[in-house]
Amino acid sequence: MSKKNDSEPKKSSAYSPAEVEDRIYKHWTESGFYHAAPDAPQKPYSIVIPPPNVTDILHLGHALNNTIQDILIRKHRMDGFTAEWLPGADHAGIATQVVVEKQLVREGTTRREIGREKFVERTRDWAFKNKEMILGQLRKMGCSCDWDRTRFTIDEGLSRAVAEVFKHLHEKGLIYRGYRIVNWCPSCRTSLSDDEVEHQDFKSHLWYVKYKLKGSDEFLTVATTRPETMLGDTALAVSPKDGRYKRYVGKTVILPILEREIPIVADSYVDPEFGTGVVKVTPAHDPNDFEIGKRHDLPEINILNTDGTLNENAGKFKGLDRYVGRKQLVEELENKGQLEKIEDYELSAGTCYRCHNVVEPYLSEQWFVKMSELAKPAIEALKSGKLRFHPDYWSKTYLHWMESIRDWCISRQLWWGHRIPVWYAEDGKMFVSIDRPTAEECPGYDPETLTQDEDVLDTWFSSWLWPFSTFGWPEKTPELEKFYPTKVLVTASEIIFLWVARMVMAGYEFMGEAPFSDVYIHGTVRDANGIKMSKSLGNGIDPVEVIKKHGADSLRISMVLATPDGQDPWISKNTFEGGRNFVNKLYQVSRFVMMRLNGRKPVLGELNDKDLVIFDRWILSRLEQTIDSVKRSFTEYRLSNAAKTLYNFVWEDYCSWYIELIKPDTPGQEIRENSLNVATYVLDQILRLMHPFMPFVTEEIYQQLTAVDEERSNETLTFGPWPDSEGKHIDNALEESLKQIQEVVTAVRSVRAELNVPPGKKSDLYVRVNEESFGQLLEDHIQYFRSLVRVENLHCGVDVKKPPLSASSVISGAEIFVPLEGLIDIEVEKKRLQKDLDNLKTQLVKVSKKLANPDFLANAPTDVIEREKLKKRDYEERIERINRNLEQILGW
RNA sequence: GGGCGAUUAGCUCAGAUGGUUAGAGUACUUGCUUGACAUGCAAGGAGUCACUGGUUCAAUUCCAGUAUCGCCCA
Repeated sequence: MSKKNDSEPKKSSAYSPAEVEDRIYKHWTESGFYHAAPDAPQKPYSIVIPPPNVTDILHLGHALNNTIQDILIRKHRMDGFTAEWLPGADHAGIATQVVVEKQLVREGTTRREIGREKFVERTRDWAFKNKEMILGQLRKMGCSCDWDRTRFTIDEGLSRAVAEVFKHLHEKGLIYRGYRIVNWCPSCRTSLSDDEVEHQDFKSHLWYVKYKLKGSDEFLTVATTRPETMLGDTALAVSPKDGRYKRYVGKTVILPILEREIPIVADSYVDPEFGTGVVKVTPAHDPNDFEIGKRHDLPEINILNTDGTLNENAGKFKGLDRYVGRKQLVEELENKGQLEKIEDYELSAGTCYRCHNVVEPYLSEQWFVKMSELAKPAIEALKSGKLRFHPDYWSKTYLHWMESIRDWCISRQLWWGHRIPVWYAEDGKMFVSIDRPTAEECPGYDPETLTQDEDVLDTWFSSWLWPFSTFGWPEKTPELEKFYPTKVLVTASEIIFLWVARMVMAGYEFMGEAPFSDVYIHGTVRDANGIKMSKSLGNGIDPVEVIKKHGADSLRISMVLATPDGQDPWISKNTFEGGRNFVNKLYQVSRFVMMRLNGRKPVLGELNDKDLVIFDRWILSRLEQTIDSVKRSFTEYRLSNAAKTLYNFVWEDYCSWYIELIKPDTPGQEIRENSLNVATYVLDQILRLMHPFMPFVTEEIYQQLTAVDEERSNETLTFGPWPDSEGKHIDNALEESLKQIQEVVTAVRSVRAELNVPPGKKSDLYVRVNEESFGQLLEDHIQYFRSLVRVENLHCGVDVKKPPLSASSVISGAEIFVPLEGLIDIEVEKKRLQKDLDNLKTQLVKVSKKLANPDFLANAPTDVIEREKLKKRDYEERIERINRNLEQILGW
């Protein structure tokens, strides 16, 4: 044969998503399919998107998160709900401000130089532009969001909601202003809430510093992890129970370097086991020291500027960065002989969740929300089952945080965000007001002279209102009426505290009920080595690239298939090939069905139950089992399971078996008419089942399939219906029979493959059956599976004799013989049979042992015992037959 | 230090309410331009179910402990 095709490769018939996806998405959105009207008669099913931070471009975490939401929303839209998926973005105060400030530095200016107004304007422009880009990426993924309702946390309406909430909580006494030690990020130059601090372990040291007792040559040694803070020390403290130091309490030591006199106090906070049992007390730079200071009426000396440099209280170290200052100070201590030793020490320090610099405990005046009252209904909601986590174990994390909740620092020293709605008069009098107070609201003061608080609110102070502020709260809008509470919140575990828990609290406080009944927590995307994907590590995979290469459907189904319930998925580039192959497989089998329909109107959605052959009834039974299983997975929020079930049904049951079985065994022949109808019907059901997972390819196939049908040609899968099953075709006995036929087919294929029978070579097939009925079943259907096994003539019966020079295989209930004169290799055949024999023998030993155990016979349920007995008989019989066949071979 | 999770084929994972010849995808081996699909078809090799005890007639599955890894909180 000539190799004529080498220079001209066959044109690929593979599915090409790039030609399909944009066109279809445009059609969907222009038709307004995703806009849900509040006056629609159907029941609502609503989801609010976890608003992506405007500084983030789409990464695989978003891809996973939004795929899951889209699957849920599409499924319920198909189920007939008024499905509302509200999209939007988060203004991300700190992160955004940092980005824009960096731009300014590159341009040789600073925010202070251009001023607040200009800075905010510029940041707003940048943020809105970025927001549009990010939302555009969600469109590429096929997300069926209601784009008419896109919201941004910095929008006017949402900003008003923030101010209302501040006012309400302030009036209720739940918001207060106070001097507290807060977490201070010297790089972002703002306070942070406790939940915005990430703890990290660092290799550091313990410095042992000697403090000289006043009027004595004695020293007290203090171990510290932050020696530079000694510049702000206002006491030393020991445990009152510590006998070693009792006599020093009430005395005075001289603070090294600054030579300040400070007292020695006794405080039960001190752990005599740590270090030397003497601690330095720095009330302005440590939350515990702050408490000690309060108890002993100690002064608070702040030694840091807002940027982390040392201030004038640091004496000659003034102006140095905190770590440079530390180094110089330690050197000086050493020179003066006041450094006893340095030990290695593993230190856990808080870092900023936005810039990852070490945060400093810092004394400053901030606004706080009292949380314990707000937490009560949120705890109750979980305990009563009104709020459920999936997987459930996250409930514990949520409860633990709620039950040990601390007050929330909500003021940020930023310009980008919601300005705190508080106005001050020159005498310090304070007015909380949505807008600048009117004359009536500030009697005795001129409103024009009032100045607004300089700070803005924590971004999370706006996002905790997201499930209702987006629908128009505080106005009583029809949207709010229809779509609140939402059904489910889909997110990763990282923001359970920052966001989820707080939304529940806000939901109860302002709407009187939880904002959602279900919280679906999915894993965090990791790379092929299990490392969390991140921009800074550069190990991320760009989902937009994946879409370009393989299509959005491939991205979606691959992510879902790869994401174990509640666990972190490990994703590599070839993760997406599996999904791509599957998308193509579905496309190819659809092409086959349409080719065979050959322009005929497909019979969809209805089934002619008459004139079905066993395979037709089998695929319908499998279909309904699949529907049941997928439905169950959806109610349990196990989407990966649902996807896997569908994947197997499509690939194995439908493509590899059913389609192959109904294919005529000679080319040119037509498929049996009602089998083709069933194939089309099942394909239609598959498209519907899979539409939420792979919306583009399913819609494309559906459009092609219905193009010839004038009544249907404008239809879309968007509104379903998603298949349901009454299970009337489910037939377990039938599925068992099919399994037997499949076993025969597999056994013949296996024999042929292992004996290297050329694929084109046909042979006869002899089957010795245990029961005539099985033989009958095979004979009645040989026309369907003849081509799968390359069989010319089939001989079945209970007393079929083994033809000479044939290969054999023993399966449950039957023995097959394939005559292979001239092709059979005795050694290979012997090895094959021996392997089967060994396998069966070990099984027989196991089951025999079990049945020989009187305790088993006495205690196990009868059906289990029966099953074991049947197994044993089956194994024995098969062993005997293989032995006979082996003996025969030896005679050859 | 406290809490949570994981440990099943080389890799990534399935394995309700204990009884299965422990499965899939991928990788690997072999053979195939099969009239939908080489992004494919068929066949095959591959696992002391982390370890140690316990409960039970029976444990990958339930319980306890140990080890390793990961996450959260302090």
